[in-house]
Amino acid sequence: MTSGAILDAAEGVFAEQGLQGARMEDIAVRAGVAVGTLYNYFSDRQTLLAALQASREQQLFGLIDAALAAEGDPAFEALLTRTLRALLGHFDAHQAFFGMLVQGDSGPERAEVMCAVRRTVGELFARFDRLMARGVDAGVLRPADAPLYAAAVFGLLKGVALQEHITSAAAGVAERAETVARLFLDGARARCPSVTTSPVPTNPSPKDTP
Amino acid sequence: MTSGAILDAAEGVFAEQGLQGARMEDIAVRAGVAVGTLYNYFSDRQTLLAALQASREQQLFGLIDAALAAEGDPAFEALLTRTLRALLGHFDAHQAFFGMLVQGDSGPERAEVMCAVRRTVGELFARFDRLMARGVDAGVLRPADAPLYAAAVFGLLKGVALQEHITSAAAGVAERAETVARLFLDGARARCPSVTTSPVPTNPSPKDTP
Amino acid sequence: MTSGAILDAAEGVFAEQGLQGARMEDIAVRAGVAVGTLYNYFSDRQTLLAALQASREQQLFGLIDAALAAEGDPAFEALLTRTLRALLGHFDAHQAFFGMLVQGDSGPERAEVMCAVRRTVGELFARFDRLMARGVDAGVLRPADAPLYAAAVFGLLKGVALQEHITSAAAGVAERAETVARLFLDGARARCPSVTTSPVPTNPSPKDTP
Amino acid sequence: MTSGAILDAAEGVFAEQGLQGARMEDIAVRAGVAVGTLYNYFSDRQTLLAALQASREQQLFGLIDAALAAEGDPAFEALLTRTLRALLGHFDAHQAFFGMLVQGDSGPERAEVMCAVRRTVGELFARFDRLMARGVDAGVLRPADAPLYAAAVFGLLKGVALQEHITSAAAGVAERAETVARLFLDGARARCPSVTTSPVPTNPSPKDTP
DNA sequence: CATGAATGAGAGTTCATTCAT
DNA sequence: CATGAATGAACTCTCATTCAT
Repeated sequence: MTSGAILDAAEGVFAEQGLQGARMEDIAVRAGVAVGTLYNYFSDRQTLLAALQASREQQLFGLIDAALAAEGDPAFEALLTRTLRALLGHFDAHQAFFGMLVQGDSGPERAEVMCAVRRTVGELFARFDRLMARGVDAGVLRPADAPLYAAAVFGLLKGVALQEHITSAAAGVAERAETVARLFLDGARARCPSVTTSPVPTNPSPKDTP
Repeated sequence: MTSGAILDAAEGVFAEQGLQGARMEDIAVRAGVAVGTLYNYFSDRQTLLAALQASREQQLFGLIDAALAAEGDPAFEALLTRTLRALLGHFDAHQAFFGMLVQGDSGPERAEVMCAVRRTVGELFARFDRLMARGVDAGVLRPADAPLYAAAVFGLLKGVALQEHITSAAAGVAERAETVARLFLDGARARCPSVTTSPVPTNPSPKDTP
Repeated sequence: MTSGAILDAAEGVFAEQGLQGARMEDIAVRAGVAVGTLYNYFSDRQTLLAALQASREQQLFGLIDAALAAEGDPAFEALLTRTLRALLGHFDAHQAFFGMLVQGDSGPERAEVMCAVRRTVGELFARFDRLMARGVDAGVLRPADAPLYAAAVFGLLKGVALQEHITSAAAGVAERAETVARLFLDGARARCPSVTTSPVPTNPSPKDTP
Repeated sequence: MTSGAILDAAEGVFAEQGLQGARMEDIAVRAGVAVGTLYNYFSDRQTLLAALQASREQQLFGLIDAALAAEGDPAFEALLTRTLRALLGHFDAHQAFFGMLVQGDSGPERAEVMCAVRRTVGELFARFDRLMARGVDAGVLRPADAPLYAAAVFGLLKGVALQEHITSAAAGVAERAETVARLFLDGARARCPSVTTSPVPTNPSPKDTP
């Protein structure tokens, strides 16, 4: 559908030119339509941006919620990894959307969109908070820093993405999900060799039960 | 000096209006000079932005390198925390600059600035990589994920900042540095009670005390 | 018929939005058809406007000529009043058309329409001139200002309409016709009581009754 | 001054192209400045139009009030003629402004300007009403139609202007003022030869006092 | 060097017109 | 013939940049 093609094109152009630098004509060209056609579907630039945000938000939460809906009550680590995979997959496909989620600059006219973005990030964090609470309940996570876990995972995702952006080396979604989960769960500190950090361990700290 | 006042004003306006939304006149007004005066010091918008980036980069590396220049060879954890404090302090004072470091959007004309930014992030990562290498050499960090540590710390910083942005709760520089260091080093996983994660522990490897 | 519905709709929209502000889509909506249908009946905006002008002109002259076609050779005053009634009735029903007749602005593309409008006003004036000539011949009107009479009556009509527009008070067609005829014939100057200005006086020249 | 040049240019272009058809660029070209300069003086098209209206209104009322401020208590006819001369002089110099006063079309965005115009016409009529009241008090005008006199004079002015527009024959201001005053005072009806309609007669109807 | 009015290329938006269905 | 999505030229308004004072 034309409307979808416009959103896709807008996402690409917003990602490349920035939220403020994207030109309506560029979006039209990439969508393969005339400028006027944009305005047949979205009353103005603001509305287009808002629609893009709403569309991607819906997709994202669909994926996240599907990943979180546990079938057979898996271990926390498996749940976390699966959710990270969903997030990273969406991330790769919709960089412009994630650009919005992270960008701190507002600008005068972006007020509405930024408001929606704020809400989206809030909901995303809420989902991660619930996931982390399950980890704490299961005894897998320390309760102390629980309020920071969502932000930490999100930051690690961003960090890994930035790393790849700098080194221009792209890893697969699964591999990045593993990496982020490992760093998040076990940190970087060296420990006794028996501490395994296998992807989906059945018993988190086997050394505790000799 | 006028030139410095202009850079300060530019930083503020860039932070508020975004890299692309900032208007030269707004910068002039905030700097308390006329528009024309801007062009007496910086030949155009590009140059002003580049100068801002160069200035802040110099300040940042000054702080970072001072924090890294160990007097009396402190423990890795102390070094890390001190460096994070330097980074966070600069972060708080110069949000616009960090906005550049993180923003993924380039825009057609921002090419030069983004190139410089890429280089800056690269150098920052290189310094962190060296720091992490020292941690690995000291046996404090696992060698396995070493290439990711710099990105992980940077991401955690961003995550904590985002968290505060969302919850509108501001913590002090020292506290955030502690938090990031703790999450980075030990992760979120629950362990045997003997595993202490105090800020600057004397015995970082709990396996030594069976 | 569709064509007539379009003209009616166009008249309404032109009256409300102005000759230049009326949008083709608004006309289509009011006519209850699609935009494309407009172009099945009128090749473009110009042609539609010209057709509207031609249609209303034809109607107007039909009414005027009927009013002027005296049955039984009535007195001049009666003829004048009857003609004014016809003009005012058409005026009320077709404000947009009269808007064209009075508007001084042309615009680049309105050239053709304005040319036609000029011709219409000319023909209207010609009819009024002939009417006035009959009044002069009958000894009812002074011959001196004869060339101005048509314009004077037309101006008085416009003035009365403007008055009602300002005071938002609408009078009936017959009443306005009386008023205009009275002002036109006798002016505003006070005179001896014997000077009657009854609508259709039997003896128009008071000098005959000393 | 630039601002005045812009208003003059705007007046001309609005007069030629119509209130809605005038293009900002045309105004700029006629004023001999760049488009951007228009916006240095008037924040947008609306504001420019409103400023034009306010400026011309002020000029007009200055002239009218000066004409009405009688020195030595002249006869009503002289006062009327003098006021008409002022109005016609301003009319000739500022056709666009009078176009606004008469145009009935509103359009969506012209609301503010039309509101101001309505007020202007109201004030103009109020001044004429006061003048006519003096005429009635002096016994020169019949009291019966007094509420219509202002509109009648205004209409006659418009009619004479239209007449000249149609016949492309331009008369001087003084001559037109005489004509309008004569038509307004005495109408078109023929009377006894002794009824003089000289411009400023001392005794309106000399035949009544034999 | 400071100033700020002037500039004009460029961006967002509108709307008369077309044409495949 | 009716339809209405698509088109793109044209218009309003912005803002980086210049230069006479």
